[in-house]
Amino acid sequence: MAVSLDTNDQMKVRLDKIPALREAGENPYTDRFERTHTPGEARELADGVENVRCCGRLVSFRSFGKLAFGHIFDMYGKVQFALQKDVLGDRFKTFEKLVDIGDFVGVEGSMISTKTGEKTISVTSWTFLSKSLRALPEKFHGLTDPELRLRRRYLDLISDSDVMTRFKLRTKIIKTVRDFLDGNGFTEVDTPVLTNKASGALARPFTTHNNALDIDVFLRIAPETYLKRCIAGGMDRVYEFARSFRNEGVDASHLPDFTLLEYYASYWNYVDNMNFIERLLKHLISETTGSLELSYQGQKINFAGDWLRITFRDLIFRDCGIDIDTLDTKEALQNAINSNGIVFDTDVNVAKAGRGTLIDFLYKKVSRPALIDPIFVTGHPLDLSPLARSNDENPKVVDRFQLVVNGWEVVNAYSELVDPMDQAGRFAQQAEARAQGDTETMDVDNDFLLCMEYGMPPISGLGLGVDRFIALLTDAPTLRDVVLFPLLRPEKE
RNA sequence: GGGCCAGUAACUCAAUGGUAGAGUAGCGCUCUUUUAAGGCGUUAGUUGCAGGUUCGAGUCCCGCCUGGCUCACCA
Repeated sequence: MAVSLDTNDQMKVRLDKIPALREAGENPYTDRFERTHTPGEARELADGVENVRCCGRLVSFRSFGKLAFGHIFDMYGKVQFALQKDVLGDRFKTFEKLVDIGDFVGVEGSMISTKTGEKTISVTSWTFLSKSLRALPEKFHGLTDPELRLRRRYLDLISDSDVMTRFKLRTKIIKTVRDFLDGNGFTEVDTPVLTNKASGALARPFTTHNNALDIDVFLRIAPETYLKRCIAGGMDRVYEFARSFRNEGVDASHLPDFTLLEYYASYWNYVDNMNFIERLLKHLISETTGSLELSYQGQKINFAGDWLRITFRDLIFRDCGIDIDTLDTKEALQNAINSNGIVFDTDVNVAKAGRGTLIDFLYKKVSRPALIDPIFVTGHPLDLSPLARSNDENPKVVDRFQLVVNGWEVVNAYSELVDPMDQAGRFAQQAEARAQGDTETMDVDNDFLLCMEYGMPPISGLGLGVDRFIALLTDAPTLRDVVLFPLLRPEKE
């Protein structure tokens, strides 16, 4: 591919400044700069502090002939500097002529406050650090084209401080969760991304090929079965921030690769788990937002108080009067749905769906959209949960909960199935459903079954859609706003 | 995949079918307290791509590309 630099006249002007910088004794691409303060730190200093050395990207510059002001920027903030011809002599003109907005510079000087009260580095000397060949986005509006903001996220980070703030908050959220888990006896592990079976969830995987072994492999859709292997191996409590991949729709709440936090704790059941995650998330929310009440896209969400817990059956019964416990077959359920005048938008998939999937459709239609404040939905139908432990009193449901916030399932958790005979039966059931055309099924995973045959302790595990939760906490309208570089079609050459 | 909308200078945006413009950025001059600095002057375009209608297309029609919103499927 040809490398081409001369696309517009503004670039030519900047390119021409490179030899001019060399002539003026500056290296257009300097190797280092000894910094005493970041811009954010510098503006906290008292007036009169000397020998402040600060560097960053030049983001604004205003010259008055013999006096000039500019700002240098990094992720921690901006600081103003002032250049004076009386102080710098010829070097004043050199800066004015050869430094462009977007270039990296280092300045040295003492702290002053200007007439308007802004902390400013009164520059005694400056060093050119690195040349920018392209003009940054317009200073007032920044980038508004949503496509360009994603493709050139680095520009978005520079020109929109909310974007930088959001990604810094993302890092803090993940760190806060990690610290909390570490402080509660959990061990962080890494499990494979390339796998032989796409198991642990119901989703279409990406497929690729390993040449050395000459086998097709799948990108993981969830780390679940590997984390359970860790538990079988004696690791008491484990977790992973697992980048996972699903070859499905891409939209505001779905990305092809996304971050799934999963953890598993030996000797817990799903109630222990519910209690724990409520503590963890309340800690996380107040730690990162300073409150337990937040506003998402204008919608108030209240995380304070004990979160409601309701069974799947009670919830659906409450919202449409259908009692799924009394309807054992797909046909009976379908009749009840029809006689209640409930219509799904696509009949194609309904035709192929088993009873479990049909219940899921019903729940998503009549109940889920109205669940705004955090609520634990428990006791899902067995046919929807091939990896969850069935309930001791009611074998038609499983010991499972989902945490729903703003209509989003942000958390999914079970008392895990550890009975290998039961698991073998569930796999068989899934295989049968698949044979009948239900695409929402799970692969039979005999290697995982083998592990279970060796024995597992009681376990409760949990999965949390990290990107979605971050979107909630940072009031981001889409998941793409909380992922630095979401997948896009390549730009045409 | 379906429906709706958008793509004009490096960036932000204009232009009843009739000479493609402005602001920012850039370049030149001016200016010692600005912070969207000011003043005077000035450069900058294959109007996403490719066809068609027309004396004439940024504008109308057809196809394609890219993106956004939305519906369906999915966390």
